Amino acid sequence: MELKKNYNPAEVEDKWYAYWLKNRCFHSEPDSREPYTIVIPPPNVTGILHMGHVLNNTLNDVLIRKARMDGKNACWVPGTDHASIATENKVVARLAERGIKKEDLTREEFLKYAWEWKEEHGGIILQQLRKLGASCDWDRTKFTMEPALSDAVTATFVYFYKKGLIYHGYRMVNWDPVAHTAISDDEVVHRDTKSHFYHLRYYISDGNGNPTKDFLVIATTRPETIMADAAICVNPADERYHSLRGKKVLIPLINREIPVIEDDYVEMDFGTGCLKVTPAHDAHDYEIGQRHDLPILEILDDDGRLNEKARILVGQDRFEARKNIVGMLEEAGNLVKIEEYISPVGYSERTDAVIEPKLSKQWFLKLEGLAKSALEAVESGSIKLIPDKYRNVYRHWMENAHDWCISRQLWWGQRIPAWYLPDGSVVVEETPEQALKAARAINPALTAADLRQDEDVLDTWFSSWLWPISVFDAKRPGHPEHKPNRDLGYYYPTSDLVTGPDIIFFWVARMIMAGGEFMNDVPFRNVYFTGIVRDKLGRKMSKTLGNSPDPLVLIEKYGADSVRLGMLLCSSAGNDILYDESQVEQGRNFCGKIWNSWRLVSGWRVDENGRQSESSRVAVKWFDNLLSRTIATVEDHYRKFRINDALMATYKLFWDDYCSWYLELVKPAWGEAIDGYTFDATVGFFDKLLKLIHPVMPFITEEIWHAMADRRPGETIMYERTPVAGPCDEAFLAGFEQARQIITGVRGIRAQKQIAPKDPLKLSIEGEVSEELYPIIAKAAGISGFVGAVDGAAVSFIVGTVKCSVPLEGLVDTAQERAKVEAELEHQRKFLAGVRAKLSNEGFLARAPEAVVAVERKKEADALARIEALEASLKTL
RNA sequence: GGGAGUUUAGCUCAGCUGGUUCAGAGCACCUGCCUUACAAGCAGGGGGUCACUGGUUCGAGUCCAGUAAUUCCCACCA
Repeated sequence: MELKKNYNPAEVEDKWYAYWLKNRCFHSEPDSREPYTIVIPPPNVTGILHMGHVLNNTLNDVLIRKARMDGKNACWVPGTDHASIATENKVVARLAERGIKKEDLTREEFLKYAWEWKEEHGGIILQQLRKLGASCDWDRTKFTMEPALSDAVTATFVYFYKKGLIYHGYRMVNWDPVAHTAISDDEVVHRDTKSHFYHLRYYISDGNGNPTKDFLVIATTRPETIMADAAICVNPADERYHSLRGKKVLIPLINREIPVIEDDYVEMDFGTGCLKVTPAHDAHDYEIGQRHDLPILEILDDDGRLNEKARILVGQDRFEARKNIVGMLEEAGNLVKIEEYISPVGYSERTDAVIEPKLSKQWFLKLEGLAKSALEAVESGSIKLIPDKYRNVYRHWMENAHDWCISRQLWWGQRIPAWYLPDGSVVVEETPEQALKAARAINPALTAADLRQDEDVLDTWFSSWLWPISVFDAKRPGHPEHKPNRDLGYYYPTSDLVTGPDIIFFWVARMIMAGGEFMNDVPFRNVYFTGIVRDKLGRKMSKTLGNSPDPLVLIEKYGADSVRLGMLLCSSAGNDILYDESQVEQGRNFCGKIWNSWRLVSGWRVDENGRQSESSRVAVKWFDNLLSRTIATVEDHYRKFRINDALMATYKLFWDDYCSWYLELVKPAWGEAIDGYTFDATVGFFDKLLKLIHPVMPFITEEIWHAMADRRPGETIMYERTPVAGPCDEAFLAGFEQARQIITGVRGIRAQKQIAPKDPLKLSIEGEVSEELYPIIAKAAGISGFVGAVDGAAVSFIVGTVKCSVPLEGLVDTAQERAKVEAELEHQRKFLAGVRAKLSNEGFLARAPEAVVAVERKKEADALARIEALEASLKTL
């Protein structure tokens, strides 16, 4: 089949994706083959494709396609995450557009809207992945909130509760006043924020609630919380304040009496050395309060507004109140001064609201034991992290894992399976029926109406940590007695996980914990951490900066293959990748190169009985060897997850070696035919090259592969086998490199026209060239005929009509040459001495592995040979 | 404040156990070519004191220490 003049990805890509789907090429069932399994890092169900997804899923797809071509049973499970906070925010925002407030809806009504939204948008990102060429087994698509997976989450909660690892307790949590929920520490981002440091005067009380003339000064950034103060705290070693021991002071404006206490926490030289203690609204203050048994007074409500307990400024937002109270304090004479101050402030990762420390009752999961075994899985090497540097990060976190706050004050998510009895006690069961049964065991008179289920839902990660298990068998988590089904038994543990390092704790670590707990095995063997996609200037891709290109627009413009290649070109594991559109252009150019090279080859007239020229014979021999060597190299790169190196090796093999050298060498002269033997070899090489490239560029390779021959219906390059490296004659390849150098040299000189037609051509080359390669040199360098062989000093040949001579060692000046050789000889002798010293070191011999010693011996032998050669050449000079 | 990483050509990065194909790749750049597959191309070319200082060694991008710059993670002093 003949190809059109230009490659048009738009025409090709949809066609082949539909073809693959139709022929169920992505589908996988357990069978006798070795499985290769990947579960997708589930994107947010309402999300849209961004460059991070492109990077991640391209890598996943390359790995899965490679495994498939290696003959493994490749299974890539796709799916989406319900992403409770993010999705709920979007739903709330969308309702707001329609003038509907979440507060005005019942839980059921809200969830109905949310599910509608999910149905409407939930499939978008998965559709977009198809555009990218992702070869997921779509029949297995899962959603973290579908009934079976939600049941798994519920069962898990019950399991850990009954095991005593989940508890309900008061804690200072990070409250997001916009999303109206507690969030975990990990979801808080701290940013240095400009604020003010207010120095306030608290008068000492006379004991009856009246101010004396004496006062102390505290420094605070949050004057609006003074009404919730429970004490003033100083360092016990601070002599300045010893006189205040046992005294009480009055809170400005409201004149409430609070004690002066002492605690080591206070630093004497920070601020004024006096700290106002506000247990309800600051995590540290809470701890001090616990130590000193201070009362807790909450003056902020869930919106971040002041409530009645504040007594003043009631109903005002915390920031508004802050502004207002300053004036009031000044008027009352309590304000000493205001300093500019930059302090780190916590913001919600999702809503960007300033986090309010808030005391509330939440559910927690104890992580200590889980973390210990999960750490062991990585330390022991059962799971490999790539790159290795993340082991340190991982260890550090695991050793300091604190309890995981798993409840969220949201509606979108798995509702916590805890039911409260009228007497305040709680039962935790998987279903309302079981809960009622359990409740009746406590009080037989209870009915279903007496039970009140906890209003909160579980953290999203509490469902995604089960993902590698629940996508195969959702009955297993929380039910150790349940025998894994066929899928779980076959596909678990999965092979590789590709994800960003930003969710190493949120997700990766917790999957390892869940795997250990429920499967007694790791969830995956290797974790490949990608970098974060940044723009050319190193900035994070973000909507506000507008520096994030829409991948679909790029695919439209350049084709998915080009986008994939462009993404991979600059992505080594763990390094941030600086994306630039020129890389995608490079991908497009490569597509063009592949396309045109097949147009060339397929256009040749073949003479089956033609005699193979000597240059063609050698060219075929050369490329065959080179192909073998490169295949081995590529395999090695894949094994080490060096995807971009594998790609680059293939890219160069195709472009530089196959197109620029091989095809030029075997290309028949104008009007002539190519001999059948060379043609078959050329097509065979092309076929192997396509297969090597297919994991990275699935569409164009499929298109050309089909153009190469009549394929059976349903046949696909996807299921062809990865080319296997044959034997490789390194010496021959090295010789060919020499020939290439000569050719390049000749071309360079001809191009630059630095030689007068009759002058001998001079250039420096090294080593000898075997006679076999003369025809290659003759053809590629445009030499009409060889005159002489290598005569020890020079290669002679004719360029056009000019006789040329190429000296083998430098040019001119034997004295200079002599000095060079002598210096080299000196160096070699030193080197030899060094190697011999090592070889005579008994400690080295005892400790070093056999292979290392062998390398040293080889070095010794090589050095000896070199010395000999140098001495010989010294004599001839 | 604690920890981890990075620093090699204009840009992005390889460089695995120290050695002689170790100073590399891709892109960009310069020169010449519309040569009958491809100008999104072909051919040729220039370019780096391997951050700095010291140490170990016969020998150091490579190992060690210090300095500087920079990135990320953890913590968060009110």
